[in-house]
Amino acid sequence: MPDTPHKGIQEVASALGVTPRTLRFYEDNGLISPQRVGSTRVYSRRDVGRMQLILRGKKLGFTIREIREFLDLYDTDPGHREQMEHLIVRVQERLDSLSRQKAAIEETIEELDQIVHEANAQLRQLDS
Amino acid sequence: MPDTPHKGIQEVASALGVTPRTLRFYEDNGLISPQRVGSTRVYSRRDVGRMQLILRGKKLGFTIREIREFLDLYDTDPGHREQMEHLIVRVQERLDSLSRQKAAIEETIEELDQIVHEANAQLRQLDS
DNA sequence: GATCAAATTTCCCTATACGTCAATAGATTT
DNA sequence: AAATCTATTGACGTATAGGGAAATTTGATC
Repeated sequence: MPDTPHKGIQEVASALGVTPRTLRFYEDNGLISPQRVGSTRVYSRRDVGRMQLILRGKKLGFTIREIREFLDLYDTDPGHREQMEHLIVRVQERLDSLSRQKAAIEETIEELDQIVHEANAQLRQLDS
Repeated sequence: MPDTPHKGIQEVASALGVTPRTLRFYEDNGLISPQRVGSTRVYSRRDVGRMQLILRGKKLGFTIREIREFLDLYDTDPGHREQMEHLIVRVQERLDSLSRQKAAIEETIEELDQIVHEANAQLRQLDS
């Protein structure tokens, strides 16, 4: 009858490449809520899937707070219309932010290149 | 005789666009050391110039610790040969780090674009 | 000498995503 | 039963660059 293979915190953690501490941390922050057997956490397949979504969001640079917003909407929004709209807004914001970051990095790279050239010129002058 | 116009902390701060708090903070961290008249800080032209270097370093993304390294070498290295070599190394490191960041951002942007498209597709499907 | 404004010092606070103990409880092994 | 292993909870620590506020001292002015 145990159709869905429930797992312990260690298994889930190493399967996802995180530490148990991280799973507890996300639970404290309301991102997941595995069952308990006594006080021990037991994770279902859905819990693991949810964690994968969370980790994807993290990789894309969303904060835990933002990820929780997505998940909350996902849970309370049948059809997921509102969720999708919210998602699009947030993703656009993030895209804008990243574009600005990228531009700033490009500027900085140019300046640093300049500095390297100047410093090398200095050195050659000391050599002569 | 007061050829170099010494300035108070307020003047220097607003001239540089920082707060007095920041100047005291940098002093606590050994980046500058203005004279004192009694207990009051008095900044020379050299102090202000040093601050401008510091702010440039910050703008280029160096940490306060790194900036202090540069300045320490600058102060103890007549001819500035060693300083230049150290500078080049650090600047190269920073350039590498920024290149990696840029690549990561570009990847992330692509993924997010994907997500926007998919989410929009979802919405159109809900409309039909 | 009293007062007022400016400056200094000292200490705690902020955000973020966990890491690192320490104490405790339950379950298992010897 | 004692020892060992795993898990939980709670509290505190980490890095970064200052912000904010309180208490005290100083300097200048009247």
